[in-house]
Amino acid sequence: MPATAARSAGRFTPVNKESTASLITRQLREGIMDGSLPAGSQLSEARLSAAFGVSRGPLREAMQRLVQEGLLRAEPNRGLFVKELDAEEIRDLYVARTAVESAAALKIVRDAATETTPRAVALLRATCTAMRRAATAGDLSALSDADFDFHEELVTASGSARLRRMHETLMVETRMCLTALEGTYYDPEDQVDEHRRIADAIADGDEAAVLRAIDDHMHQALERLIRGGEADTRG
Amino acid sequence: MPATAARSAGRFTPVNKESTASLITRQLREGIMDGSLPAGSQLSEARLSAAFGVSRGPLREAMQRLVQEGLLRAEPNRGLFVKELDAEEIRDLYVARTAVESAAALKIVRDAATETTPRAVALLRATCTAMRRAATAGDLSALSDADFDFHEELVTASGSARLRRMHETLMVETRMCLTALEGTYYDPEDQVDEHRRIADAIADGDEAAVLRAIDDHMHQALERLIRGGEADTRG
DNA sequence: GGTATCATCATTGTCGACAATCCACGGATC
DNA sequence: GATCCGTGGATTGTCGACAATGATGATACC
Repeated sequence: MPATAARSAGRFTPVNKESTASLITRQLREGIMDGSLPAGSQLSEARLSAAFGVSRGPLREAMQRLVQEGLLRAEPNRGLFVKELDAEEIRDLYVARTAVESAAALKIVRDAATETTPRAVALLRATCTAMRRAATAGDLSALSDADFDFHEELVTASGSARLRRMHETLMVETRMCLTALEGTYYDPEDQVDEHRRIADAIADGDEAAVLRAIDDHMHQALERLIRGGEADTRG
Repeated sequence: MPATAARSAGRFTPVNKESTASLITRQLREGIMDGSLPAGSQLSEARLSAAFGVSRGPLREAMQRLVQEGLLRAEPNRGLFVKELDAEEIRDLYVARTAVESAAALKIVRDAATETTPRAVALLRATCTAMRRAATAGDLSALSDADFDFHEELVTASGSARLRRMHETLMVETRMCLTALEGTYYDPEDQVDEHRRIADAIADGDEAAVLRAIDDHMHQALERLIRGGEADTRG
């Protein structure tokens, strides 16, 4: 390799022009998460392509991705609809999340030889304190964000691209149903503790405790979600 | 419901006209698995659309699905290439498989109250005997098929749609790299035993043993794969 | 000889238009 | 009164063509 100016260009990041379909996908995903595209609603190709100012080609591509992610449901010759999650689906969602996050946490524990593990634990604990701050401040939005950060960092720290990608989809679904019932939050302190227990178990390298802590947290979260949903439909 | 002829029509299956894109997706996936579309090769939209006798629209849709599944790699404005798996990727693949299959097996154990569990165990054991038959007969292709059946049934029996779908993709990738190194099989009897141990642990309802058996099997399979790959490149 | 520049070509990205399909709504029929 | 057609409108599915982009090879220049 010649000694050109390229050597000093370490600070440059490779330009990655994102494809039109990717941009649209992201925006649609956002819309599904934040509820501006409510569950069950139909997404008209014509209307959306007009709104985005592109033709139906790239838009279709974006929607197909979301179908494959499981966020949209395609009825042939009928159209695409935002998927609705019933209680059974939500349970399944948490089964899958438990699978992915347990595996991620276990991998972190087992890679304890590397220096990534202490860093991961530090990050997770930082997120926990962020949660606690938000909880004491009564800022439910920040609490929810920190909650999501915790789980995202957990899976990212595992270093597994596949777990990471699976989890991404699952978290979008999670955020979707959380949005649907509009932040009914129980026991913020309990939630913080659940996360802290997970971080502690990882720090201790106690595999069984890690699995228990994650399993417990998922069950609690699921319980909160289902209870919240029932209260929502009742009231 | 009126007593029309519809009642006697139970044997009819709902006609589900599969979309063109789905058909193409399946065929491309097959091609990737069986090696007729080798890793690293570029998939030309024009050529393929001509081969399938459709326009580029549905074909692009099909390829986008495979990109999202992680089987194809998209280079913007360059084209789509069949993804190549190096040793690190294969390890990650098995991390993800372990995550999904462990969760599935655990779910089966914990749903032991239902009658699905005994049925699942019976199916798994049947697959094991099929493996043994193939092993003693020296039919490596049948052995591989039974192997895949085992894991597929394991995840299907869990009843989790999400685990199921994640696993589907992972198994295509698995089959892809198995095909790449052309069935270098070690110790068929050992393999049968590994599967049988998983089935037994599920039957016993011993969660720890289930996790150990799956973890062990995955490590062994990974070892076989990596070793096979190295031998392949060496010779 | 090595490098920069340019034309060429193949390939992907995007678009607008047409065909096929399906639901909704009236009207006719028994 | 309920059911069966047929039409109308809207939506998706598909196609062919054009624009944009990037690689390749030839040519001119230092």
